[in-house]
Amino acid sequence: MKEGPDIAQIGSLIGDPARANMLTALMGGKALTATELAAAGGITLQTASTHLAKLEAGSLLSQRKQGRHRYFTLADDGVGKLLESIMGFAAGRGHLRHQPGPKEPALRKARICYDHLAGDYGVRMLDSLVASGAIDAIGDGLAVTAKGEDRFQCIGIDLHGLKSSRRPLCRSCLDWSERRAHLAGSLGKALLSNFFDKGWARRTAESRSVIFSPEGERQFLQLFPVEA
Amino acid sequence: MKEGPDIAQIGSLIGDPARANMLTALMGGKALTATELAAAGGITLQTASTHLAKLEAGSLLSQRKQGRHRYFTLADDGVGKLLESIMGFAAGRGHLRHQPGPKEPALRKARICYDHLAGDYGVRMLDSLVASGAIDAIGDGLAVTAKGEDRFQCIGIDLHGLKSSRRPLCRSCLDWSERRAHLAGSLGKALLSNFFDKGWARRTAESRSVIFSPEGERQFLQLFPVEA
DNA sequence: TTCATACTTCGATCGTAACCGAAGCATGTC
DNA sequence: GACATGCTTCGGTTACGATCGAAGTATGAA
Repeated sequence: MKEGPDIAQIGSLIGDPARANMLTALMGGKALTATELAAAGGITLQTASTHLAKLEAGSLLSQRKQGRHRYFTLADDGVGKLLESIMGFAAGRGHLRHQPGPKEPALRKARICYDHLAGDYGVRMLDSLVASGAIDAIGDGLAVTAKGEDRFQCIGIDLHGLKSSRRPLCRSCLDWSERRAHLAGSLGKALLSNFFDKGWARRTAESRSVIFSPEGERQFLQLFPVEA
Repeated sequence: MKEGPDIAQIGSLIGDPARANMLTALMGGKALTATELAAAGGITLQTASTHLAKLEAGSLLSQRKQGRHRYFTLADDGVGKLLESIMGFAAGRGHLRHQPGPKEPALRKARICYDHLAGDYGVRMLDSLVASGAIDAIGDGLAVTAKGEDRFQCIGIDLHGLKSSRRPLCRSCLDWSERRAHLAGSLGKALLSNFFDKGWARRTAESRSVIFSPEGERQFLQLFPVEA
């Protein structure tokens, strides 16, 4: 009858619209203050405070105090992965938002999924990496090839540093807008950081969408071509 | 602010304890009647009926009428995968049930995860298949090798029939009790059916746990050895 | 010290949805 | 036909939790 882990608890944590909005906002990867999250959730600061306490107690969030601010982030990438998978599930069943806002197209084109690139461009990047033989793919599994090691070296990624971390190097993550996989894991994170560092793209202030500069877009499309 | 798919909706569907219990019961893979699900959820038949209607509207369940019974199942294996991943997440954070019932050990040893084998035995089976070279694994991805084709043929699995289905042949599924992957997909389903057909194991009436016969257990352990 | 900002806690309100009893429908059995 | 079983719908109660105003605490700035 009552078997296994308590899925109802985390279901109800995600099930409240205000909390869901706050979690979605945190999928942008940036640490946000309680005040910012209150705005994201469309609620007052007091209400947000209680919600945040609950989310933290449920170990979905972690916080760190800095001065008189309290910065919240998702507890780890496991939370991000869970949220994205629920999004993919919801999108697949047509449980979409009632109002597809004006930002929607930009979000579908390129956005942050916790700490890596998602959306059309995210999917394109992985496709291109697989097609060019830099990454091996079996089903949902991904691995960097010898060829890929050189390739990422050229781009300016320190693979050896990444390998020493406990986090998996490559991970596929189901993209809710494209319904296909994009690259997550520490390599996915490193690539996105690399684009930011090079000035090819920047994150927006209030959204998860990623904006490419004209030059950055040109470089990106050239670096990750797709065959016709 | 309000970006992407509506995760709150499905969160709240799973967030109700009664509904969560019913969904968990359906993870056993068997079609259950409204009355049985009411018992599983610990609620009356009337209440269960409204819950089931909501779950069906949310396309988590599908039903088919048969005589005066109404049989419910999970809508598809995507729902099963989602539930198992939430279970894995919850288990990893210690969101376990308060009372670890007496059935718990049996459940951890071998259970049904929607339609394939999970638990200690499920993980062992996949490990053994990978170690013997029947299945290739890259990260979370799985694929049957040429060697594996012969192997499954011997066991009595019609791989060609499975390949023609739209469902992926191999899929890894995170096991909540073992915290490691076991084999899902149509091959995972076929293997479990095979064990049932051979009389090696049987499902229990009221639980998701799978009971092996002494002889079946012997054969299973011999067929899927693990190196010392 | 005084004031402002960031956040939490308390207290009370309010709305929703979970719940069940009772009645209604449908299907099968006798 | 009469009756039993399986399930749904209706109506009314209840309880929980989301919400916010107001007051309280902590940190930083003037």
